[in-house]
Amino acid sequence: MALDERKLEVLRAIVEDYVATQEPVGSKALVERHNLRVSPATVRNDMAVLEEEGYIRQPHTSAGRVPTDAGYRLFVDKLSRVKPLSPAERRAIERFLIGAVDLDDVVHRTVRLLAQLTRQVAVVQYPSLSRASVRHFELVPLSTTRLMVVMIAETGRVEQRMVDLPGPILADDVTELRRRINEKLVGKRLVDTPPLVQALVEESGPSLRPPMTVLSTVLLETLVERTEERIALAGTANLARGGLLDFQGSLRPILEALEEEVILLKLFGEVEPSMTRVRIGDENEIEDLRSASIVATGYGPGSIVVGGMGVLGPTRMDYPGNIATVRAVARYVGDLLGQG
Amino acid sequence: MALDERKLEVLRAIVEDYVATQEPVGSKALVERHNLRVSPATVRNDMAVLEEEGYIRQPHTSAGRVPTDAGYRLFVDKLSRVKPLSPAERRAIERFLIGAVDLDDVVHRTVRLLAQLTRQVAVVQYPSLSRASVRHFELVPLSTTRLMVVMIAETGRVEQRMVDLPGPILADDVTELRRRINEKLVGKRLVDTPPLVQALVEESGPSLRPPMTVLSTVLLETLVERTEERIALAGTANLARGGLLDFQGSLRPILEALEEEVILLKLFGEVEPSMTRVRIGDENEIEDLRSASIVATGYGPGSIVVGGMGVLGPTRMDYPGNIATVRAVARYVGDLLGQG
DNA sequence: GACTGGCACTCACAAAGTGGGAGTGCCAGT
DNA sequence: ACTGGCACTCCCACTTTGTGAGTGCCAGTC
Repeated sequence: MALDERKLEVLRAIVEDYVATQEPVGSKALVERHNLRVSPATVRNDMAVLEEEGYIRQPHTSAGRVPTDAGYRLFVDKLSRVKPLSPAERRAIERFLIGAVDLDDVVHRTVRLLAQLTRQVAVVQYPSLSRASVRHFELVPLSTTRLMVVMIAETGRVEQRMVDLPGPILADDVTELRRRINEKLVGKRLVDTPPLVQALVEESGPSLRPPMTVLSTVLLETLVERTEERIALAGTANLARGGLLDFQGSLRPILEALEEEVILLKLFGEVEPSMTRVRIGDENEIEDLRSASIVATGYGPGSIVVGGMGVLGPTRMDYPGNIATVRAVARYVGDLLGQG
Repeated sequence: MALDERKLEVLRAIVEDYVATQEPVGSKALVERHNLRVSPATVRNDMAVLEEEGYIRQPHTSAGRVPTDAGYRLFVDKLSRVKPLSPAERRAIERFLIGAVDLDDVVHRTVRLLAQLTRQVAVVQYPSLSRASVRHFELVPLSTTRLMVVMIAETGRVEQRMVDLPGPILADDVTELRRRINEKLVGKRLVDTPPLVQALVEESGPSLRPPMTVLSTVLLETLVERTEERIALAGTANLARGGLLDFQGSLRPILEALEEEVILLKLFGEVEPSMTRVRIGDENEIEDLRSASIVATGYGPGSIVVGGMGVLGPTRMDYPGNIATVRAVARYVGDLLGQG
């Protein structure tokens, strides 16, 4: 059964009204608020069809209709009109991010900004090392057998690790190691470095070999494989808005899920370049988040994606608005990283 | 009016029962569960006195009694018996913290551990730089006019900042700067360094003076004054336990307060050495936390305090248990930092 | 004087009953 | 294909009622 133009219009109206009022919407109210040019009775027939197709449902026999997850999905895919940000919002974004002093600060501000603008829970993944490129490596001798390795990424992120060497090392050798490593790795994306690191070991003369071997292990293990992914979170208080109607009464499972970084990384970290992904209710693999929806997108300088960000809220959320906001913020932060 | 021995005993019983059951406790149930050797009627008289004194109250006429904030306070100060940790708990602490690989990891694990053991919201302040001492300073030349300053604290925390120099600098001069800074500052507590930094500038010869001046500004501003304090949080889901009875229905204000790092720092950062501080309900200065209690303590290697940690929960919480747990964990983490 | 048993009283809470109203489905008419 | 009308459903808010836990007080006992 093909849904004709007007039925889709009805669905859109239902979603919009329900999102706004949080109450089941009936045929009469619908024709009043939107100027569908038909009578309530006609709308009722349309609703019956929409219900049959699974896009809306009645909470109980004699109540208005509420969108199902499938209904929201159709709405998001086909029906929602883009909601451009208000100038005030644009200004808010600029003002909020412009004073950031370092990477931590950028992420922090971003996540708070998102939470504030969307009135949902916001999540921002720290720029992932593995997809960023290397600006500089530094070796700091702490003692004759101990080095600190510091890596500065293009995004401004800094990582450091201690390394215990197999034997004492001369200052000149440290200098040489530093030179070689930088020569080989600077400018490369971290994810591309493993073969290069391997090569570094092979190209080393006998005197540098042992320390370089140890170093390579550390580089591979801690900087590439154990790409420690961090996440920033804000706006959890927004979950408690809207009474307890959303999330069927208990915030517990949601809060629990939000504490699992692994889960968040899965949700917000798996983003394709420049795609905004919307997961609605049931579509979520995580059991605890079946009553929530997620809007996520990637961000990074230019077309490179170095991390994900997005918001999480009740399935009954303002999808067009949130999508627009998340995109705009992501884009702005991406540009910021490009300059930094 | 002095409260005699038995009245205090009654108060203790009320607190313990109420914490356990979350229901107003009546005179009859009280004599049954605790072996007070008197009749319900007597207990009722005692209760009347306790109520007059403001230690307990009735939610409504003809209900049992519930402790007031003042009641909890008296209980904590005078009546609670220390609850030693179970061997299982001790083992849990060790097992949980023993695998930590770096400082971030320690803090992370600690906060989760606390949340798990107490079933409350846990907060851990990252070891504060200002109270920790310096292990090493490193200057990394990024270009002829740009340095990266890296500071490694005794606690393992690492901080870095970029510095733009007034003019080009020679490699040898960088080495000399590094030597001087380390000579002067290593081993000192960061909070004690400002005069030393000042001295460094004054002792510099003409060639080193300009870069040293810039460096000193950065050291003072970013490493000492702007002691960026960080906080880790876990267990927010525990707020949603216990229905909505705690926190008078709305988690919103609590969640909001928990997002304000400034507030958390105030609550958990202001700790006197080796004192465990308990704030109960009303005693809280923060309006939004009037329905919550906080158990906080300082931690650090030996008798030095480098940060605070603790838990936050409903006023109706297991004070003796939480106090014991927080203390034990703080102590364990302190020892860990001492070795690190 | 301290404690106890007894008794009348209070009042939240749960269960059951009631009416109103929003909303529906369907059908006959245009 | 759409509309007006009508009977029907059933949630929800409201009131009523009964029950029981808990209290305060008082007179009596050790």
